Amino acid sequence: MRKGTATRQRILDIAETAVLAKGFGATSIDELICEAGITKSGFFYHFKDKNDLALGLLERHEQQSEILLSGVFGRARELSDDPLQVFLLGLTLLAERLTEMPAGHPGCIVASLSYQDRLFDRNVRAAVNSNMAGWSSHFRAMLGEIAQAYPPRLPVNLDHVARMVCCLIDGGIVMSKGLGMPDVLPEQLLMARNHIRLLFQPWPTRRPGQRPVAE
Amino acid sequence: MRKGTATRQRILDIAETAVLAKGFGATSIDELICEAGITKSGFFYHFKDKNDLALGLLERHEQQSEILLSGVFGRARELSDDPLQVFLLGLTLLAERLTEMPAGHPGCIVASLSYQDRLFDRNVRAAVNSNMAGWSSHFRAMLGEIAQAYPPRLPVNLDHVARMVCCLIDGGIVMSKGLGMPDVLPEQLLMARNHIRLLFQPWPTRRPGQRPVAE
DNA sequence: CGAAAACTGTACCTTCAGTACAGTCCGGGG
DNA sequence: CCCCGGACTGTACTGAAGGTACAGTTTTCG
Repeated sequence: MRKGTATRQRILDIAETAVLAKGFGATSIDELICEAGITKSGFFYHFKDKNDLALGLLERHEQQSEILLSGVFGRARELSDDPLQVFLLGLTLLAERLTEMPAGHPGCIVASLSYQDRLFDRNVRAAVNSNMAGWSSHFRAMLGEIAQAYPPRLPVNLDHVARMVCCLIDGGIVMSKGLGMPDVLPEQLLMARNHIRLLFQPWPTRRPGQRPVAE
Repeated sequence: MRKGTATRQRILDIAETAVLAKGFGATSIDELICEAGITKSGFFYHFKDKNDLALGLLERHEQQSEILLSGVFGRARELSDDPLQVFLLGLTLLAERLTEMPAGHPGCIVASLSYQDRLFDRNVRAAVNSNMAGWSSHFRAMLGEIAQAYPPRLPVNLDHVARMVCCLIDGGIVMSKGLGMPDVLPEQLLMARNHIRLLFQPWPTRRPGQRPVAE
């Protein structure tokens, strides 16, 4: 019982590393069992097929990202009481955390699976969906608080804004990979931060003659 | 000579449809040659391997997206002289055009390839890179014009803003697929539009006694 | 007409996911 | 102490997919 879950975790660890390094499709089961020191039968004892492995990774990722998000935003809440400041701070902290993680932050797992053939498997699709929905509802909740205190400058649907933050993260991951520029992800997190500022933060009252901020 | 390129085009047509419907990995060469009515040898006469097919799709896509972008922004330029209005209008038109295209607008091809194993092939990577760079430099050029006329409200790097629009498109594609909500893409295009408005558009001058939007 | 381009046909190789199923090892409860 | 079930191993195999090699055939165009 104990030993079984330990092996399963080891397979997931190895798979995660490999998937982040090379993508899901390029990660072969043979390779994983070789590194884990088990046999093919052993692998299929734990996972009924490769989709099941993807599911395992996705579940793990969901937990990890929950920890990550509540970590940064929890810390932000310690540092400020103002919901807007908390969100802005949280995004900055998140950008930092995502930069620290070498080539592969957890979000990559979802991104790596989210546009693949595997998505046609119902369960994988559901798991990806649940991951994305988790992130955006996390943001959505905070945006609700902010909008209470600071009426948005434009009439917006907060669900769309929440998804926007997610899109910038996913898009940032895709573009970081595609352009070979790892900095794009944190950069886009800060763009999300900018958007929130522009949307909610009141302008400092300008003294007459003072120009708005230019580049 | 003529016939050769015609066959090549037919293979690309079939491949494009299949890839948009099922993803690149799930599209088999056998399937393509069957539908094209050619043999395997015939296929490999035109494409040295599957990466080469991806390259072909990417090249085509680059042309198509060039046409799409200059189409919508050209039309927008006909409708307004103001660079900001042109951009806002262009984004709206783009959102409409992308909604029209059923499940598979051209961007999907890049998205479908951009986070796959194939990306580890140098040429494919270069092509994906060039596609993304094309889109963002297109946006970047227009943002330059806008910033001339309207000083941005926050100090921003216009390259980052250009990439932000791209990220919202890519992220929108990924989330549309992942959440099974096709509307997310156009929705996020409009969020990009919002961002540009917030960043550049001057607020309507307030009459005395009128409150600023903030609480 | 002739040469190159555009294929066809056949045979074969490798990798990979997945199946089937019998046998083994091992720790804990009765 | 033994047996039961969870956690595997071993062996053998299948089918799909990407790809190679290469000789032969048809088509097209200058």
